[in-house]
Amino acid sequence: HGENIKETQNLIHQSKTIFEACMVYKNLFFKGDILEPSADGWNLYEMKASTKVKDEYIPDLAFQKYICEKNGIKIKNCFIEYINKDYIKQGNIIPNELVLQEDVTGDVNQIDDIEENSEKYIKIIEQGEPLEISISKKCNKPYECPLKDECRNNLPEYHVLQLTNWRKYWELFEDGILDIKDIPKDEILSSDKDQVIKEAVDENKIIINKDKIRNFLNKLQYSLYYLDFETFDTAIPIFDQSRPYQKIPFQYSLHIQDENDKVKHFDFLAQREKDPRPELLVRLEKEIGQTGSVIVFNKTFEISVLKKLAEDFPKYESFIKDTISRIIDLAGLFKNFDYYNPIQKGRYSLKAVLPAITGK
DNA sequence: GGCCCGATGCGTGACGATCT
DNA sequence: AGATCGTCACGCATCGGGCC
Repeated sequence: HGENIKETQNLIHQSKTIFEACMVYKNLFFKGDILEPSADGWNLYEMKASTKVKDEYIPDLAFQKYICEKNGIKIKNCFIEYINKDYIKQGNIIPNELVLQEDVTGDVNQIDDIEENSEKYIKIIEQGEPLEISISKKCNKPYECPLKDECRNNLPEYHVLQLTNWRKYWELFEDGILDIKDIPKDEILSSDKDQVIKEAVDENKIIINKDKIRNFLNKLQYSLYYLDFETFDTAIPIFDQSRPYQKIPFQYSLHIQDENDKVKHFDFLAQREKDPRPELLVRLEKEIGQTGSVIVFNKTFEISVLKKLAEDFPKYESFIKDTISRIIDLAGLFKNFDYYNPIQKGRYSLKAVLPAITGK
């Protein structure tokens, strides 16, 4: 980054706004997002793709500020720039509405351990070996640790962290109960699901709640419509009438199974760059009919996509509402552990459920 | 990386019953 | 009558899981 560092110094002397300013102090280096001259001193901006300001962004700015000041650059204010998730694109993007700003100078100034932490972290990097750190909630916070799986490989195959009630399982874990088998029989697992998980492990068997499954099947109304959307989302909306990170459906698959178990398949795939939603809605309305259960896996996803479509294309509102009311969630049975194979290890995604049922 | 949802359990406030 | 206690419902933050 030698060239960038030199160019940064250059632009500082000219009092210009600098994008990706680079600076060095001792063995510390940063590349900041924006360094902006102001009346007396400079402002630092950190651009985030997130829709809110998070605590973990603050030390980043404090680190940048520390290096700047060691270079004799006085930092006046620090800002986080983040995305306004309520922004609706209409025509050209309006940057000032898409991007929100929060002055975090006060929070940044409260951080005074940059020097000692930097030394500490560099030592860790230089020693080349990961630290001995015990498994805890911190494995996921504020970011998931890249060594998470590696650590958990050393746990029993069926370990308590696979239970669903996290307060309980951390409690067990901290008491040294790592294996689900070692949970005492009289230990009250407040959650019925955790009872199922333990029973399945203890008795090494698949647990099937036939009544619940029968009820589920009785709810189904033919014809059955198996629906699955594919979506994409972008921080900066690309279509009018859409928001940051809004999931835009561009493809669906629809299998229709009638009373005689005859199956027909329809699908939709967007063409080219234009907004796929209007055409998708026309096709879906035609193909999904007006009666019969609509079966999805994990309905929150499909419902939220459909609800947004209704908001953005109000003329389809009643058709979408009807469709939502027909939705039945196939994941529900697995979420409730009405069918549970111990090899699912507490999970109920398609990826866990399919091998549990088909054996492959 | 992001969003959304459901489960969980804590804190709070309303309410009624009981105590002083 | 006012204080105190217990219950209950609800809001909330958090977590973890799904989806992409």
